[in-house]
Amino acid sequence: MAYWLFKTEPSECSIDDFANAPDTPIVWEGVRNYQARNMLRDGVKSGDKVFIYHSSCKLIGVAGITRVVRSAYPDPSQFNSASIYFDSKSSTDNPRWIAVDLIFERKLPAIISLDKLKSSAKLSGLPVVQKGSRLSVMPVNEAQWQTIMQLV
DNA sequence: GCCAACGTTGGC
DNA sequence: GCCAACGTTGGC
Repeated sequence: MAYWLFKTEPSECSIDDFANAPDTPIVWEGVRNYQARNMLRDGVKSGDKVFIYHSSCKLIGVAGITRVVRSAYPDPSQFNSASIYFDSKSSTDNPRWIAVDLIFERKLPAIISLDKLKSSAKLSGLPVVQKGSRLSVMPVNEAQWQTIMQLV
């Protein structure tokens, strides 16, 4: 089992969307960055645990934990011309983008703020604390996961 | 809303 | 395959 951190704007999808329907998987769609796509495709497996990180909002930071219940499959939104994630250059024969399904595990009692994450030297290798990093799907190693859990 | 940092596109 | 121009991300 591996650990990950996924970024999301809570106005699009927040930890509360998971918490409000704890038995319903949510399709993690709309990843349109190749580096992040490759990790969804090659790395993210069923059973893995995922920190949900809220970005571009008032309370930036790690908000909760979800679990992967379905690993890589073609992101359906890329074929939906009504979706903002539609990609005319993608085809069902050769899909370009990947989705996974996540299910609620737990909400943290308080958001672990970006400031708090930055204040831990042990997390300096985590892309999310690095200036200018735009990676929206990133691996979290065991030590980093434990470090973050101790910040709860 | 600003803007720095970054990723992608496309002309050459 | 270079790189300028452009569009996007995301903290502030």
